[in-house]
Amino acid sequence: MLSQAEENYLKAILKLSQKNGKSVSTNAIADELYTKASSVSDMMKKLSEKSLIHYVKYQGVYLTEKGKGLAVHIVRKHRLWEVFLVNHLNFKWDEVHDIAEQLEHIKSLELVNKLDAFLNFPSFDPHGDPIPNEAGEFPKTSAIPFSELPVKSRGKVVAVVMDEPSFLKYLDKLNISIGAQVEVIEVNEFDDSFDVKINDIQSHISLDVAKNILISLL
Amino acid sequence: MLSQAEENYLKAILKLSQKNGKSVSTNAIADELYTKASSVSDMMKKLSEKSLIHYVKYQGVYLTEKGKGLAVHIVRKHRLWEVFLVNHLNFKWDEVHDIAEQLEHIKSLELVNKLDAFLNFPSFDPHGDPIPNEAGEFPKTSAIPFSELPVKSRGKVVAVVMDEPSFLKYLDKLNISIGAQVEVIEVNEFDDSFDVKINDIQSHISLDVAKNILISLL
DNA sequence: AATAATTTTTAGTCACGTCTAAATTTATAT
DNA sequence: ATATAAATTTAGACGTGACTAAAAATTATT
Ligand SMILES: [Mn+2]
Ligand SMILES: [Mn+2]
Ligand SMILES: [Mn+2]
Ligand SMILES: [Mn+2]
Repeated sequence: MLSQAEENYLKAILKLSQKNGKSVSTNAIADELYTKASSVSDMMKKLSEKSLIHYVKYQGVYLTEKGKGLAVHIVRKHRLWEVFLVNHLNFKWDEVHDIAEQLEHIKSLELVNKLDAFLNFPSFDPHGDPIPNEAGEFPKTSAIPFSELPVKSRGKVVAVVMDEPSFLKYLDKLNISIGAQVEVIEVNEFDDSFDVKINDIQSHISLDVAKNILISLL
Repeated sequence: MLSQAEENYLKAILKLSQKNGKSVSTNAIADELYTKASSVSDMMKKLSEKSLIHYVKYQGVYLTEKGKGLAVHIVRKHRLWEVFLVNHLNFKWDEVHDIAEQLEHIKSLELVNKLDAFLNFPSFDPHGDPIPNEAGEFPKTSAIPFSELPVKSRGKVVAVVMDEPSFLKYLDKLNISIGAQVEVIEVNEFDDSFDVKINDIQSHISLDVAKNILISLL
């Protein structure tokens, strides 16, 4: 049985290897978990000992099949709980991450699957992140950053990349939520900002914001 | 912020002081938590240091107001989650305790109160145990053990004393659930067993079982 | 290729929560 | 009142997961 610390390391390694390449560096993990490289080194030995990661000193790590399966399961729990909190307990999408960080460590396969059924087997969480099914398979998604939407093209918001509350609250202020229709009117080369339409209402967003919104083309 | 271990100790002390007298002994706590007396002694120092218990060496402990408030809050969470698991996720009443033991440690006041609202502010959990409200007040209850129900009197099951799955499953087999109508037909002095009616159907239970069922007189 | 900078690992320490064994205190029995 | 038994605490150890400082390996620069 894994400790919460071990689970958090596995999740961090999965996240980093999905974002970047296969092999994940010690420092990257330390940054992700707000800990120190030396602590990571210690933990890598333990996880390697348990056959959850492949670890060669100084060469970074990557998940074994077993480790990946466990990491995906934790992500599944995290996202299912987020759906519950938003859809049934009336939390806002910027309030659920920290609570889900705790709930994801609750150990009971029955609980996860009953929760999944209660929620009607959702494919995406409140931030548009894909939820793996019981077999660990992620729903197919094809989305591009808002910042790459061609001028005059229209799209639909399907996910956000960051889940920092401050960013999500800013999106609320801009009336940008999952499902919103968006269109690029003009790109301002001067500051790389965009004149856009959000649900047909004229607005303006920075490149930084646009990069963190994922859309599908309409 | 309390650790899970500290919370479990507080809960154990509350439980024991509710059942028996004020002051709780080191060994009683050790038994309750399946740990050793020496571990309890160590923890008593820490909890005392944090002003959560009154502790005089060799004299047992009892909760301070602060400690009691925290302990009651954990009980509140435990029982609310049990209601959720049974009423919304279709768990049986014998399956929820261990999961609630984990969920009770999730830290978020907002979560507890939103869950409470979602569940319609229940007063009792699936085992008939009273659920304290946000202010920490328990609903009033007056129940007696089934074993003390006079012959020919009728009562309604309101709670069970034990929550061991084996006991609860046995009650299922006997068709005894919260709300069931019960009546004592005859007491068998020979083995202290009871001839009873459960929802008007004749049955037979031992003293041991009868002592662990709480009823209110009709 | 040699040196410098960066990354990673190791060595040593610490707090937490547990344990066993030994010492101490309190309770019980004679 | 004294001896014995039971309960409790202390002493010393261990595993986990973190840290700092120092050493070692890798990568980048000249
Ligand atoms: Mn999240
Ligand atoms: Mn999410
Ligand atoms: Mn319970
Ligand atoms: Mn209960």
